[in-house]
Amino acid sequence: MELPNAFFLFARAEVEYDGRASSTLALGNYGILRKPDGSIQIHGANLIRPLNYMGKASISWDGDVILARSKKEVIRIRVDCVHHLIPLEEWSETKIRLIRTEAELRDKIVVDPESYLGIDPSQFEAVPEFVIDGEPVDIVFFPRGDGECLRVVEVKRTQVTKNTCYQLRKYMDALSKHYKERYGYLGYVAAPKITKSGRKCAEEHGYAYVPVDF
Amino acid sequence: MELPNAFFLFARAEVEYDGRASSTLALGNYGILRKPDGSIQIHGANLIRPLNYMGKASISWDGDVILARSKKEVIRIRVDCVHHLIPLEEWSETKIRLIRTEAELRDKIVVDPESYLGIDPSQFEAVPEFVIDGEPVDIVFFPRGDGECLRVVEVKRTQVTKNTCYQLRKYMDALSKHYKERYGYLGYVAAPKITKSGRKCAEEHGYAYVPVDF
DNA sequence: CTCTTTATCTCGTCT
DNA sequence: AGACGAGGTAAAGAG
Repeated sequence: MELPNAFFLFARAEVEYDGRASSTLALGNYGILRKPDGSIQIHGANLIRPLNYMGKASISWDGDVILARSKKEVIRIRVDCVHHLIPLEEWSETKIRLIRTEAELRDKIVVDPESYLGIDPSQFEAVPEFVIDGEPVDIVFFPRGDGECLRVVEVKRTQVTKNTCYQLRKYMDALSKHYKERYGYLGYVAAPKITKSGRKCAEEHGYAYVPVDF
Repeated sequence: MELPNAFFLFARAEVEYDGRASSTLALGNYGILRKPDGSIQIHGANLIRPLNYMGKASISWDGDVILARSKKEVIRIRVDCVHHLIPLEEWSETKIRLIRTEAELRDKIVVDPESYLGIDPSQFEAVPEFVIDGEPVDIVFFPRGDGECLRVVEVKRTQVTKNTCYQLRKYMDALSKHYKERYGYLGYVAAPKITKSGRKCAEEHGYAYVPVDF
């Protein structure tokens, strides 16, 4: 049978997936969404995430079986009964515009380190997204003169957790390995909030918590 | 207007979101999926992920505006033109059954540490999901007698990365802080694959990489 | 291409 | 309710 380019299908079906993992889905009523980009997703009665999904798949409908295939994955949908099948045309590819991102918080600290870190801006060069060891550090403040420590800042959009501190530690490891005794080092974790264990971990590591908000 | 409990709506609409972030979505054709659990998601022509979404929202349709609200979030959908509106009934809540998980790999090592770690099983007590500091370590092998090191294993389903090594380090920190000099400590990172930087990081930390496969 | 990080992560699980 | 980690994470961004 011929399938539209994009469609929403509500059907009684059972589903098998094999690829990065394997899964089976018992016979039941599911919503199946096929998009113009070739992606397909199978939804159950709850949760945002689909039960099964595949990006950029080629699909065929042969008898009562819809087969979606990509290089290393396959979804096999045995359709028992079609409740609804509607083709979707002229679907918009509009991109969403987001505000209030981590970058926004980061930039606040970059432009006003005096308020947030209590350091003299003229004494430091602020480098956002400084790449060390192939990984970008949120902000590194390089001292222009002697007698000042290098400052390393890790920013989170919502909250500082224990993991945030370990992430900062990873960066500080890399920086001190690279620059050795050329600098002293000070670490900061910044976010609107900090968890209890995050605070404890920051204290143990000697990192300062910097509250920053939108 | 009255909305069905669960539905799929294809409509020309524009969408605003405000909550954990903010976003706007220009007028266009979108697919809107409302599930029996109260979740709602708005899909564009591509990608698996919805453009906007909300779990457990109460919704109302007033004039041309669908309003979805939860505690701290709101989605406002101005509907310009309804292309399709289909109610979805008797939707199945079936759960998916997954195989080939991290736990599977972990158990392989637990039952046969001789093959994977080269240690004598009779000399150790293997504790999967050993909780230290409130966090479960994949496997800890406690030596039964003296003269053997404690073995700590971090397992990944796909590949060992640099982060895997730092995760292991976090656990080993916690274990050595807890047990002090009672043991020596050896770390292992296990997965079907390891990235280049993961291998480098493991070597620098003195962790052994353990290939393990399904 | 590969590798790494982000995310309105989502979702389960445990305190 | 908050915290924490896994995920078939997906998707974006950098090199």
